[in-house]
Amino acid sequence: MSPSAADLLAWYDRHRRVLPWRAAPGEARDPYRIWLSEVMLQQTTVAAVGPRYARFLQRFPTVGALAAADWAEVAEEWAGLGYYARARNLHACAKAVAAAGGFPRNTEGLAALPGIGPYTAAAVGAIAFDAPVVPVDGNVERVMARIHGVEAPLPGAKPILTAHAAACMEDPVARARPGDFAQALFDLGATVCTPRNPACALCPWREGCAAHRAGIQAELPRKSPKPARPLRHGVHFLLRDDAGRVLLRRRPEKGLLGGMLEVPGTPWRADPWPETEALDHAPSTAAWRPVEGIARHGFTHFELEMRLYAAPAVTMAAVAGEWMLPSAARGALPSVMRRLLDLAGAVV
DNA sequence: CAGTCGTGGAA
DNA sequence: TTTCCAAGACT
Repeated sequence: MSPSAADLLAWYDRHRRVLPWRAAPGEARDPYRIWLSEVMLQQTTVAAVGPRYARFLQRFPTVGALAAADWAEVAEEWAGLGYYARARNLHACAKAVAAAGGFPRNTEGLAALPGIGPYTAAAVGAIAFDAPVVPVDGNVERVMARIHGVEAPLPGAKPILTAHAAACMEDPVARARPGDFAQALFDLGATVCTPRNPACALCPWREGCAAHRAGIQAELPRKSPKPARPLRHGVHFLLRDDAGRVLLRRRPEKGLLGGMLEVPGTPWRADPWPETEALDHAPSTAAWRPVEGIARHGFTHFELEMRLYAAPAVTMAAVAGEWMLPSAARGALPSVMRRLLDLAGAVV
C-alpha cells in the first residue's frame, strides 16, 4: 500500500489550485512565465507573489523585454520582494536567454544560468518541458519526510529526501506527467500536508504514510536549531530639497540589498552610534536634526534598529545620488528603507 | 559547508 | 512579542 503517483494525480486533477502562473489543462506553457514565477516564489509566499507577478509581467511581458530593460527599472519592479540577488540574477539570466534565442530545454542547461539552482532547474524543466524530474522544495521535503518517516533533521536529511523524491519518477504514471506531478506535490504540501496541523483526513497518500501511521506527522520534518539573531544599529540621513524631494543612493551591486536604492547612512554594526561619530557618515554638512523614534526591521540573520536625522539641503552641489519625491521613492525602495520614510512622515 | 541574503503573515 | 516560515541560490 505504498503511495502511488496515480492516487496523487487523481487528487490533483480534482483539487489543484488555480494560480496566475499555472496553465490550464491543455493550455500552452510559456517557459518565461514559468521561470519568472519560480524565481519570484523562492522563499516567498504565493500570497505575496500574486500581485507582484502580474505587475512584473505587465511591465516586462517577454524575456526579450526584460533583457532590454535597464537595471533601475528591474530594481524598482522588484523593490519590497526581498532577496534582491534574485532580481540581479533574473536580469542577467534574461539577457543570456534572449541572446541564446530561448531557454535551454534540459535541466543541465537551465542550471547553468544565473539564479537557477537545482530546485528551479528541475521545476522549470518539469513544468515547462516535461523533463522527468522532481523539484525538491520545502513542500516536497516535508511530504517525503512524512511519507517515508524520515526522522533525521534538516538540513542534514536533504540528500535522503531528495533521493526519495527522485524515486517517484520510477513510476511511469508520474513520468507521463512530470509537471503535474511536481505541482501536485506543491499543492499537497501547501493545502493538506501543511507544516502545522496537517489535514491527514484529506490526504490521498494517508494510507501509505509512515509518519501518520506512527502519529508523528506534525513533528516531521525535524529541523536543526537556528542561531539567535543579533541586534545591529544604524543611523540614516534624510536630506530634502525645496521641492520636497529626498536624496537617495544606489547601494553596491553585491551584498545586502545589493544594487537597490537606500537612504544614506552609517554601516550597520553591533555597537550603537554616538551622534558625533554617526555624523561623519552624513551625505553632506547640514543642519541635521534627530527625528523622534526608532525604525526597526528584521532581516534573516540580524535585527536592525535605525535612528534618523533630517535636514534641508543648503546646496545641491557635489551631493552624489538621486533626488526623488517620497511618494515615488517609496515604491522604489526596499522595505527596510520605507520604514525610514514612514518614521520621517511628519517631517517630509 | 555553514553563513549570507528580505519580507510579511500566521500562530 | 517572538518565532516560524514560504515553489532557494550562491559563496
